[in-house]
Amino acid sequence: MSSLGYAVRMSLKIALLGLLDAKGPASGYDLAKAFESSISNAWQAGHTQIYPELVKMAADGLVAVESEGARNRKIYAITPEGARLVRSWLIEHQPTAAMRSEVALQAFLLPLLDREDAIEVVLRLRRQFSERLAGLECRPVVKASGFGRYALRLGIAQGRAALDWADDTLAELREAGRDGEGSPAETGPRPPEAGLGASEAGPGTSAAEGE
Amino acid sequence: MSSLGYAVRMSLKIALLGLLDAKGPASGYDLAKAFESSISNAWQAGHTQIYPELVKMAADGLVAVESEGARNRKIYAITPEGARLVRSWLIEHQPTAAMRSEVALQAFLLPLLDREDAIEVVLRLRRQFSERLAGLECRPVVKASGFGRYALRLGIAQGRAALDWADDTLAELREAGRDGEGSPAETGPRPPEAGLGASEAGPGTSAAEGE
DNA sequence: TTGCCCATGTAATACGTTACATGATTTC
DNA sequence: GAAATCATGTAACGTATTACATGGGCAA
Repeated sequence: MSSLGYAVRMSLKIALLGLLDAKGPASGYDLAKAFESSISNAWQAGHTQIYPELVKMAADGLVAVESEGARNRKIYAITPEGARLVRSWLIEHQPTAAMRSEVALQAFLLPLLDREDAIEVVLRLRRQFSERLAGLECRPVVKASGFGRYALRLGIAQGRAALDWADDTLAELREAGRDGEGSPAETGPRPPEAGLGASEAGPGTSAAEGE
Repeated sequence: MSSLGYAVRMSLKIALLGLLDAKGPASGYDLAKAFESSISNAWQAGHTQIYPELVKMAADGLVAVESEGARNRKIYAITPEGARLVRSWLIEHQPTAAMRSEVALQAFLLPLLDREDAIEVVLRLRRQFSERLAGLECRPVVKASGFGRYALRLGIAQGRAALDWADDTLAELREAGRDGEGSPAETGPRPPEAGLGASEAGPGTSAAEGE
């Protein structure tokens, strides 16, 4: 098993192995907690996903049940093979840049709304960025010591960028209201713009956007 | 049908409706192309997901087949009900902040590697950010006019933040090598650090260590 | 002994990806 | 008419979410 040629998507496995590797043996419950706190910034998973995955990984020799405690609590520890797998994934796996973000989707669709509504939406997004950022910034891990420090810094940097974007966008939307008044952003009834794909140049360009 | 109380996750629906709304009637094929170009920054989907979804949405009255062209090509147009749905989703739906990013996961796990390897990984990430950013920045949409301009700016802002993070992280990793030499980041064989949850404090900490 | 939280799990469903299949049109 | 590309689709699989089920321990 565990043929080392890692499957298409195995990020959950990796996240679990990484946590076990970094923080030592833990139960499924502990790991589920960890997804809410330390690693929430990078990955997430519920216990319903974690328990079966641990069983599979145990069968594959990536983790081992170290001990069993009260009320069926099983403590898993990473095996040498598991530790090897995380490291080789880190070193060899080029992460997919594929984007799938509801926030970005709302940003994308913003021009469908009239100015007032668009402002409301951006304000809500801004509030959300701000709360998230505050949540990250107050984590003690920020100091040079904590394990998740790199991911945390990345999250904070991106949170700040998002916040700035919200401010800029708000400014622009408000500015637009000053003169055009009723001409916010492709206002109201949508203007059919010929066809799709026309806006992005021709077939040759396709590779340029390749992600 | 289409009970207006929108389901848990319906972002694909929304993305399709948004594209149809913004750019006018299009075929499934056109929409699949659009996911590669204009909206790739916010959402993505392959044709195998799009075709069935369009059929469902047509059954729900959110889109309608406007015309059928050569080789079975069906042109879908958004209906008023569909347009209403996108707008109310935009206005009412608080997007989930849930993170699931392989890039962030690699950042999180970076301390598992020794300094040399960590630097290699960050260099690769940096290259990736850089390419992605270049791809975004050269899009003509950046100008105030294009439909996806807000999402594009957000993507660019976050891309820059990621690039900066990579530079900072590289600097830190190289700096660490100067003195400690063999003491990069939790070097080599992992140190079991007691239990999980200990690093984050919080209300339920007591239970985390429980047996 | 009732009620709450801890801790683990299963089942059903929804969402996404990969692989495969098909035919129509254009290009050589 | 062979090959490439356009355009649509189905099937199988893997991953993620929601809802449900269970039982132990603890405190009021």
